[in-house]
Order: sequence, then structure tokens, then C-alpha cells
Amino acid sequence: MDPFNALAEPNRRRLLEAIRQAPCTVNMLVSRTGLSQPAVSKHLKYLRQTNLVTVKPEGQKRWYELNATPLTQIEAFLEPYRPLLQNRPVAPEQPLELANRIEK
Amino acid sequence: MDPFNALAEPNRRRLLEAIRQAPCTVNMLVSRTGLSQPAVSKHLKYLRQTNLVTVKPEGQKRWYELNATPLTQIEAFLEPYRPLLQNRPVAPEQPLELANRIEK
DNA sequence: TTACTATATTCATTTGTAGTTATATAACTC
DNA sequence: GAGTTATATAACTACAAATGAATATAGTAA
Repeated sequence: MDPFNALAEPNRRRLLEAIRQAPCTVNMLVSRTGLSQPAVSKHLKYLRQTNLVTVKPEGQKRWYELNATPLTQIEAFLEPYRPLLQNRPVAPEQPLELANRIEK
Repeated sequence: MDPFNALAEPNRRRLLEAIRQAPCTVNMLVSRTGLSQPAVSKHLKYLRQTNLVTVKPEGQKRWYELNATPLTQIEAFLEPYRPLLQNRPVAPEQPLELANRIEK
């Protein structure tokens, strides 16, 4: 299991999104995702294995926190593709009519 | 199958990397990856389904070309995490398990 | 037509993993 | 101690997908 596999599962992306905004306990993640508690624990196991989260036990609770570092692997893969993405909805500095003329 | 799943397979990432540098035929990808021809065709099927590649038949050959647009989905997911990655070292290939040794 | 080349698909088998139910473990409360 | 809460793990089912062998399809050439 690597970071690519970890993010391939939609529910794991949801869990990571929740944890990114603030540290969460398992029960917090259960109520926010609607997943069963064992399902959440299982996904967290994979996120731990890939180092995308860390745990801080506090009494009976365990606080899960984000560690974004493994995402640099995905960033590194995507880097050469980024210039190819035409994700400029409207070029802000460029006059609109000029932009339209270029597209044709 | 979405772009996240498409990139979750290491050989598909290798195929995409080859296609990114220049359009490829299936046989070119077979010789470059060492995969069997059916295996390459099958992976290309998934890359086609996710629109990451397009095909241009030319005689008996079929040229596969990159379409990076679906990667914007991954970019969009990573965007909020990017500020947490600035000036940080590259993640190791093998994830460290040290942080999780609290478990037995 | 037949033979050859390039690519795709089918089939069978195996592997990985998501989900559920049930149970285990650990910390807390009484 | 017993009972409760929070979390993890085990056993199971189900299914998607990876792999490899064989076959099918389509274009080209003789």
C-alpha cells in the first residue's frame, strides 16, 4: 500500500479530508462519514501504514492527525504533467477577446 | 475506475510516463515496460476509460497520446494539502513505520 | 485468397481489499 | 471487582482487478 493506493479509495479521501481540517478521534470520523466503526478503523490502518496520519493516544481516545509528507510522492509524479493542464478558467491578466481569438 | 484508481497501479504510471514523453504504439510500450502485450492492452483500456489517453489509429498501429485533463481531479484534491508540503523533503519510497510502533 | 503483423478480447485463476458481524483490548467509572 | 466507552482486530463474504494463456479482430502484403 502506497500513497497512490491510499488515495484510490473514496472513503479514505473523505477521512483524510476530515483529518486535514482538524485532528479527529475514530468516533468523530464515524459520525462524520456514516461508515461503521470497524470500517473506519480499517481505513485508518492503511492511512497509518502509508504515514498519511499519525496517532496521539489521550485516555481512551486516539487523536488522528494529518501528515501530508507522503503526498510529495504524488506531487512528484504530477509535476511533469502540470504544464499540460489547461486549468486556466479565464486568464486574469489577458484580455478576454484576445484569449478567445487564440482558442480558435 | 477514476483517475485516482488509474494511477494506483504502478505499471499504469509507467505507461503514462512513456506516453507523456511522446505518443506510443502498443508494441513500443510492450518493449519499454517488459509487460506482455495483453497486459499492456488491458492497462490501456483503463487509461482510455478514464480519458487519460486517446488513440489515433494509423494503419495497423494505434498511437496512444496523453490527455492530462483528468489529472485536474487529483490536482484539485491535493490543492489544500500543498501549503503543508512547502519546503519539505521528498517522502521516502518505503514508508517508515516508526511512528506507528505504539501498536503491538 | 493466404500469410503476417499489430492490437484487442476472452477465459480461468489468483490476489487484494471493502464491508459486515462478532469479538478482543484498553481505559475509565462506579 | 463489574459495567461502560473507545478503538482495534479477526473471521467471513463479496467483488474488482491483476495475471497469464489462448484466441479473436483488423489491417497489410504476397
